[in-house]
Amino acid sequence: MTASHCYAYPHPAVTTDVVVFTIREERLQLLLIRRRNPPYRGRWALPGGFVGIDEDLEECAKRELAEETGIGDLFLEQLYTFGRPDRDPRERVISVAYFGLAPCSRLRLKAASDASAAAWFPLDRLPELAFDHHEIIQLAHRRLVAKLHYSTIAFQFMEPEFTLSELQAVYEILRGEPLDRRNFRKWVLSLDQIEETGELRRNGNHRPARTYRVRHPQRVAIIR
Amino acid sequence: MTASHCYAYPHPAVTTDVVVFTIREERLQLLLIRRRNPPYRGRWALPGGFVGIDEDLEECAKRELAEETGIGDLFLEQLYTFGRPDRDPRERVISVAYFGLAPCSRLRLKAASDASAAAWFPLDRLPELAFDHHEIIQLAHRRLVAKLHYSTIAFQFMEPEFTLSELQAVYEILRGEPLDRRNFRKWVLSLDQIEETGELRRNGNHRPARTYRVRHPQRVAIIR
DNA sequence: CAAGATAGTGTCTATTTTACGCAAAGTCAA
DNA sequence: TTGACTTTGCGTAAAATAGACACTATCTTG
Repeated sequence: MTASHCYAYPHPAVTTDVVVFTIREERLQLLLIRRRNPPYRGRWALPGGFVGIDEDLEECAKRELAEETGIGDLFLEQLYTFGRPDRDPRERVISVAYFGLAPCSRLRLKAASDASAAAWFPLDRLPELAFDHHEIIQLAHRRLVAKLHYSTIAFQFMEPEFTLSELQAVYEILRGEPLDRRNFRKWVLSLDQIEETGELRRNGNHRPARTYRVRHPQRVAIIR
Repeated sequence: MTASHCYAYPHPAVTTDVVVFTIREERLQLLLIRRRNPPYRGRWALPGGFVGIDEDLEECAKRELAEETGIGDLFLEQLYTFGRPDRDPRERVISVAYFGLAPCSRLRLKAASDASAAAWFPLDRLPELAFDHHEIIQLAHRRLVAKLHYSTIAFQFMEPEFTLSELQAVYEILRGEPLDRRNFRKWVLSLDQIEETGELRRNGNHRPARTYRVRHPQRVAIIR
């Protein structure tokens, strides 16, 4: 490959990496890909890649995610930019990390060209990771937990229609403790961010539950 | 100048920009420099500059701040990374923005080589700015106000020793509304983040005030 | 039609937040 | 020296919010 792009001063490479969370099998899980190329060939890593010279950062994150995992259309938010000079053995690479959330139904994996595999991992069962990706994931998790307390970010894990019990289960998984059903219901309704669909969902041999939808699915509201 | 650094793929340039806030003359003010070189020559802008190829991002922000304004030793936190492809007319430039806070006493300006001038501007009296710096400042301000509510970030504006009235004045300026003195005192002491110095400060023709200091000046605690 | 399961509601208590009155310790001028 | 003035410092009562808790409703299945 010819080195054809020259500058008066050295330039770092810039990548995006994406931490995608979902709730699956009653656990918080995240998406990793297995690297097909060196460095760290065969190691698991966050999806991501180099930013095109005319490409916006978030656009790059979405494109790489789609290419490597087949996933599109999810909530994405910039997390932090990692730039330690030695974080990539090849050359100076600065990575703009994003974190994303989606209900697992919207995330159908199909391993694509850039990755030999893509898979979900429970957050407490992570394999060894490439680069400083463990650090990135740790920060993303802290941000997620923090945002639980002052925003409606958890709604991003929900299907378009959901019951209050399902929503409560998500909060219980994320917070790691059981919540009182009646107080949870009062609290979440008082936010005025979800509304009844008018439909019922019958799920087992018991009373059917009302279903709800998020009023502004694109917006994460700041509460409190 | 010879173009001597070549890559197989085009690389963006990476800069840092710093939004430094202080409280001066009973107002929230921020630090700008006047640009000596094109583009936007003569226009006011945030201090900042290109990241050295072996330089950490925060290190770069601190170095540029020191070179352009003579300021060192202040609280710095990464804010956001701005990467719109057309945000710089010269070439693709991705900027990692930081925001910084300090008491104005620690910030003695001495305009240095890279800038023909550096000056404080009240946030509501900003001049026209270079690049997308207005957008960066807006985000920094929002972050500052948000952090007021769940962290001890405002303590970063204080001198090493201060009275509760002075601290209250800072909160009133930032929040834009008066606070009840007695409730403020109870609240701020209950945080357990400041301690009495044992000294008194006499300031006018009235009772002298006890002075306090921040217990962990380097740490911004998350509260609530 | 009884048993079992989850959905849905109200009330009472504890804790936190907010409102507000008053005494203390200085300076200054008569 | 003493009273007027100014800011500091503290406590208590009321209001609002968060938490604990018991019972009824509606469905399926045997």
